[in-house]
Amino acid sequence: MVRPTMEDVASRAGVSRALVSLVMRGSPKVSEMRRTAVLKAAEELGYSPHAMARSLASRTSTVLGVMVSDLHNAFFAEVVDGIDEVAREQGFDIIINTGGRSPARERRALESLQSFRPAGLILLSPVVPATAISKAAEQLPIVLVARSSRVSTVDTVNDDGEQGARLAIDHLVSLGHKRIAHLDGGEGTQAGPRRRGYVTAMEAHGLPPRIVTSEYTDVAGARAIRSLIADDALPTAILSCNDFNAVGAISALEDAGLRVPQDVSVVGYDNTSLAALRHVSLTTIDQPRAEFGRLAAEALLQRVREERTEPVRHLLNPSLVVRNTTAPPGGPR
Amino acid sequence: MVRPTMEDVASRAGVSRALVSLVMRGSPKVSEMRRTAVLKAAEELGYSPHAMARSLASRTSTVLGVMVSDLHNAFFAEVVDGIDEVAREQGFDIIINTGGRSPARERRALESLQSFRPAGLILLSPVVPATAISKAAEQLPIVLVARSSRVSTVDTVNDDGEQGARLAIDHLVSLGHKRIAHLDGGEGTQAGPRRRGYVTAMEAHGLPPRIVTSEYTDVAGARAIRSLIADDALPTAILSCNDFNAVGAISALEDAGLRVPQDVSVVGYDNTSLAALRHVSLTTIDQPRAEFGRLAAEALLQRVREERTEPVRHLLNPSLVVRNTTAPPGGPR
DNA sequence: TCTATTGGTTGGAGCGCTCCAATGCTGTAG
DNA sequence: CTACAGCATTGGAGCGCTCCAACCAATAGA
Repeated sequence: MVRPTMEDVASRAGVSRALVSLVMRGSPKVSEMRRTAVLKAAEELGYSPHAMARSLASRTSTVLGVMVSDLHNAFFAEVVDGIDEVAREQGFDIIINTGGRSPARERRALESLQSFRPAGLILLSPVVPATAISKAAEQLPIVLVARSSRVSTVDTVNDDGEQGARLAIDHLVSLGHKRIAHLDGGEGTQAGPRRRGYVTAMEAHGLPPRIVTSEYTDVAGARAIRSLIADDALPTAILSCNDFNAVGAISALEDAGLRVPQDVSVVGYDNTSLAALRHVSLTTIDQPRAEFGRLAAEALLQRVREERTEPVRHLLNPSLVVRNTTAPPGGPR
Repeated sequence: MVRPTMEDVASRAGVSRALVSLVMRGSPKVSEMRRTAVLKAAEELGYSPHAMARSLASRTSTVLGVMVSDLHNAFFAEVVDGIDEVAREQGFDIIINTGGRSPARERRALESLQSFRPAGLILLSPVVPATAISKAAEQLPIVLVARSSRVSTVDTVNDDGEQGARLAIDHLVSLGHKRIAHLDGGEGTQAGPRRRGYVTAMEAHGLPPRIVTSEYTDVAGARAIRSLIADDALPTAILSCNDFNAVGAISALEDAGLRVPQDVSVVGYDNTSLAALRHVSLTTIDQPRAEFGRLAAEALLQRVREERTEPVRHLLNPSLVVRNTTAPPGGPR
């Protein structure tokens, strides 16, 4: 269980430690003869460089820290894919940590990540207070995904939630719907823009907005529908705050003997893998998740390389994915 | 962007660097006066210890590496929760890396994780060849989750897939089903035990097993059902290899005008969050995922502390979760 | 022949920390 | 008044590496 060091490799190859270091870093100023000798010795010993010692000595890091607020949400998996792609391309590694949706645990995750002195940090939809973020930003570059910030040292990548909601409403209106309710995400991240977009779009079409307070879960979606039914206020179409909420809504509608989309159309948000399941086949708003990750990584690396000091605010365009939960009111013609 | 060091804290508090080190490690042999002075100085400077320097100097690590083969699968999120719980309790941090389901990328993730010289590694359902694992196991303790191994330095945590399948079949048989098919997971991890358990259980009930080759996706589940229908060989109940497959199967059944569970019962496997959605409400087999994580972390920490050298093979009992996709043949009475 | 230049190689210092032996400082016993 | 615990505190060495200035041929130019 004792790992060989550079010194071991050096003595085995009959060269100095510094030369091994050069080989390991792929320096061109090493003769072919020595290089192969060193690589052979390293191979035989099963040597691999000690990343921490390296980063300590060089006072640089080739590690990007990624804090995922909720590992249970597949949304983030794709963002991580995008980050990983760009990071690897540019010779960086990523380490991930999770906040488990709790501010306290997230704070701990942040500290843990920072204790590795990564070159920078990408936070996916963090729930810690803004002050914690700006404090961390004094120590290293930070990029926020799916959360906005006014701090000038922090870059952000978001989807345009207003536009997404607008796309959904335009789609429903073009199908002929006039009574469209929004089941909103309350305090959740991105719930605000989506709600605003809904209101704006409705008003643009001369229709009265109707907001029902809800949450980002299927249980909440179902509850909201039941309360609409109880109030005898069921619209012909629903825009949910996310896919889970939409699925809950559909389920409650079906329980009440209503058919989707014949009696009520439903649109989700996020285009999770759930929405794509044939069994669900939910019309929803797609966000370019991998692109989020790529842009976040690129923004971070620009800061790391000190190529930029001005903050960047990416606002990506969502798109509408039409599946089988929307149809003209009264059913498909 | 320059972080304070122990030296900075020491001079600010008017003590030596070694004393600061003692305070940071919570040593009892520090006077209360100095302790508060040091903590105050650290707070003012925004100091936090450099994990890498610490681990380099102490030749120990308080980090556990976790390799998640597929971040998209929420299954692993809960396992990570379990790992995190135990690790934190015992003063360890975790860092996560993902293999993106590709052996090459997974190998890279493994190397990256190892370059931090963690105290040990937990691999969640790795797809790299066994040789890569046993090679890594020479360098540090390794625990495998949802994958078995014969290497004596490697501990494993698995669910008893045979028993899970048996539970499902017993349930279906007790409802009165006699013609029960299994949509199997092909080469996928854990597909073998599930298939074996299905065959054993069927034979135990004196029923002929019927295996349909499929995969761990909803598309494959739907395809398998269509082929059964085309062959006019539709049974009264289906045991799918996992929940996704089951949802695909249900969807294909409904497309064919059949009702679940009235005409055909369907059982999934894994009890993913998908299965719990009201809209799906799938009868399925639950694995104690958080328990997987806890046991894996405990096994690893035992190795780390050199409390044990014998391998441990945890085989956990799955359980049946009855929801709304199973009923007696001919529908609920 | 002597000096420059170039390409390859090396030892030493130091990154931020831990660990250890040594030191200073009480307070108590002899 | 000395001796000696016992405790709090400290300087120095060293973890595995990088970086830098210095060094050493070997070749090229004057």
